[in-house]
Amino acid sequence: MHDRLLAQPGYVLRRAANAMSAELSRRLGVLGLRATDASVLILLEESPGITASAIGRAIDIQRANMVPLLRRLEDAGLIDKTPIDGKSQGLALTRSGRDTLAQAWTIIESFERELLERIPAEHRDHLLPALTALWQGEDD
Amino acid sequence: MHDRLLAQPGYVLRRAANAMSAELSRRLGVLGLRATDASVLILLEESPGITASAIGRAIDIQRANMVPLLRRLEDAGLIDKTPIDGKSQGLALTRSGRDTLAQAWTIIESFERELLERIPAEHRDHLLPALTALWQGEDD
DNA sequence: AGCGATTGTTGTTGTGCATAGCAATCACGA
DNA sequence: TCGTGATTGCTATGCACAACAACAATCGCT
Repeated sequence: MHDRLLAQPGYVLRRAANAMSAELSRRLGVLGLRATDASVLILLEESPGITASAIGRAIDIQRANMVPLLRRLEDAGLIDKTPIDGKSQGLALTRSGRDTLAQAWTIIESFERELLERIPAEHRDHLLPALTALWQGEDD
Repeated sequence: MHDRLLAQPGYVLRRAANAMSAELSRRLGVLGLRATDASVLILLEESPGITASAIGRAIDIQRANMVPLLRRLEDAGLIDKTPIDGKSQGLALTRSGRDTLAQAWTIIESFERELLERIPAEHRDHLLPALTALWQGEDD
């Protein structure tokens, strides 16, 4: 019906990413998490005590946009802030945050597994390297 | 730094798609077009006289969201509407619309070419089939 | 001590997409 | 022929995500 579009990797990339994001959001929704929330929690697990700005730098979220995100996580009792000095504050998972993240990991892992299973075996292992090259190869 | 995230195809898919979308939008911006506009114009070239609802159905844009999109295209003189019956209207490219689309194609094709060039040769041909399987294999 | 950079924050804007509701119209079976 | 259900175009509204500008407080370095 719209063959020209379906032949464009860029178009299909956008569509696939939208579909996957929507599905992941739906699944994480049962934990009260958004996809971005989960990314932040994951980062926080890897680097406890990291600062808000540093998280933003790591996963390319503007400093300003971290504020409402972190406030939600803090209000939900998943993270807490500890002053490092007069202006920086270290972030870390609370116990409840660790529990929620563990549940999130279960969801994410089965999601990723199903995602890969949908891809024919001969293409499967090429997806991650191809996408990584695409994204990281950005020249701006 | 955040290895867990970078190892998730779903995460990298989202990031790659965002980066690509931003770049394409930037390039199409010089024509005053958004990425979605271009998709609609392409569809309109393939199926002149198609109706707004049918376009929405073809590329999964809600009927409601077609309205401002089409109004912009019409205000820009790229498309025109012809009543089919009392409630439906056929859409078609104007001459100016065809010209703009031709320019858009030039941009899109070089964009897609550069996109593929960024991917190592051994992975390149697997991207489109993998993404298509991912997206079309949706079970909801 | 002073100055540039950094941090957290507020506020605003734009884009993409979803949903609900509505009036007009169409299509098809009774 | 009628009328009921589906379709069409449209308004309005909301949510998620992200960009930008501006700001006060603080830090780090010379």
